[in-house]
Amino acid sequence: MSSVPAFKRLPRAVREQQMLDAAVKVFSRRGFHAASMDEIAEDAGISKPMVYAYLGTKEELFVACLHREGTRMMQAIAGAAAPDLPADERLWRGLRAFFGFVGAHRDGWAVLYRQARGEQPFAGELATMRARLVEVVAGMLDHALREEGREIAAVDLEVVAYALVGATESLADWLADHPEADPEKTATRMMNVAWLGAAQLLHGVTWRPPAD
Amino acid sequence: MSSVPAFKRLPRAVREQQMLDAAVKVFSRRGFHAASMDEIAEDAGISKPMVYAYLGTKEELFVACLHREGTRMMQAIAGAAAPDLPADERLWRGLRAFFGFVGAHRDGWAVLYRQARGEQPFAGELATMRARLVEVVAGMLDHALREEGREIAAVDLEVVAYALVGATESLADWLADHPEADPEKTATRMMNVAWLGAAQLLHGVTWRPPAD
DNA sequence: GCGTAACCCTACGCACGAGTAGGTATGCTC
DNA sequence: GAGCATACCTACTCGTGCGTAGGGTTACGC
Repeated sequence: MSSVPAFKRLPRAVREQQMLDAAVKVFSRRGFHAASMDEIAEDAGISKPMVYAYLGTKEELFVACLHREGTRMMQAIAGAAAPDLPADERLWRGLRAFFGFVGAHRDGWAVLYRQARGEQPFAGELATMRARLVEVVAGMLDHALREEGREIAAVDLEVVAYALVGATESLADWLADHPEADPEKTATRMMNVAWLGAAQLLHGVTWRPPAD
Repeated sequence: MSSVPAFKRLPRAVREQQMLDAAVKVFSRRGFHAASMDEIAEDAGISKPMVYAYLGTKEELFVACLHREGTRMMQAIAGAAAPDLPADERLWRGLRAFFGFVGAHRDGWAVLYRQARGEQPFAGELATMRARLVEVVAGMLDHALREEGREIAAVDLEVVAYALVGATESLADWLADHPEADPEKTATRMMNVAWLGAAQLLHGVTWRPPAD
């Protein structure tokens, strides 16, 4: 048979990306367990053994997705928030980059934050990345505080950073479910909540529980 | 055989609660798919067919867990945050009740917010509950705003409420992973971030993106 | 004391999906 | 154009775990 082959032969690097694209898409919709390797292979336009040959087992494939989307996201943020800018400017650019990423890679983000969170083998991986983010935010706050000549306990700093990251993720979720929403505008809204709250803390204003 | 029966016979209502306890525990550790009905049955000290007889299929069992933990949580919050209190007091009491619940029912909360989030059939159920919470918070903010004689767009209100809820959930996660941490103290920290930021908004202070 | 309903079990059928065996075609090098 | 590596396939095996068939035992009403 010298007729036209039904499917083109493509170099490994290209196929791997197609497979990862398909995997991210399917994992994001179905979750790790409910996703089937057959569906991923079909979506990638390839047969199942190729997936195993290139990316390994289902677990390894999921980790590969996590890594690709994770580093993409971190790079987008790191590239935008240069360390020599003032704190509010850094925060703003970081947020804008983050929401831009989520808007453009909705399923990538869904895999990271909706699927990997609960499934035991991957939760750790994700937690590490999250911890890096929290650390960065905490560092920014700390830096800003020192410039004001103030200081707060490391635990408090970490917790505030956690809250900020959580709020941001939550808005990202909102963004993912509202396709018509504008990432830029969402970033501005987040900045309002975060920076105004943080600015108060920076100036030493605190809230205290009532005596009752 | 009239010897002592190996296992006691118990009324249905009791066994159902034991099963739900076991199910919540196992689902929270393993996730929906990785959890097996055999393990749940064993953990409940009963055989598998009983689980099917009382609570139905695996999916129905999970929904039952979701409902029980969800209503428990909502009741805890609603019971604490009486609607006739001033806004900051309501927020404070609501937060305290919430973190108290999470501290006392760590795996219940894990099932709700870590497991149900990604899995397709349940995400909707969870989203509804979350939306109710967001609505309550948004209502509180709106009420406080009107008392100041101000008003902001409904979308902005919803988004701010989303961010607050997200930040709170994130701290709850932190609490769940730090067993030595004090729920009350965590609530205070959250209140600091939330209320200070919100107070700024209430007084009409906003942050605007730089021109660049 | 005897039926009947509620409680509880052991032991299976069966489908679904991860991972593989074994083979074919195409292009590249020398 | 022979040799070899790479890209690719169809068609299986086999474990795991959901859900059930079929039957036993204790309490409770009458």
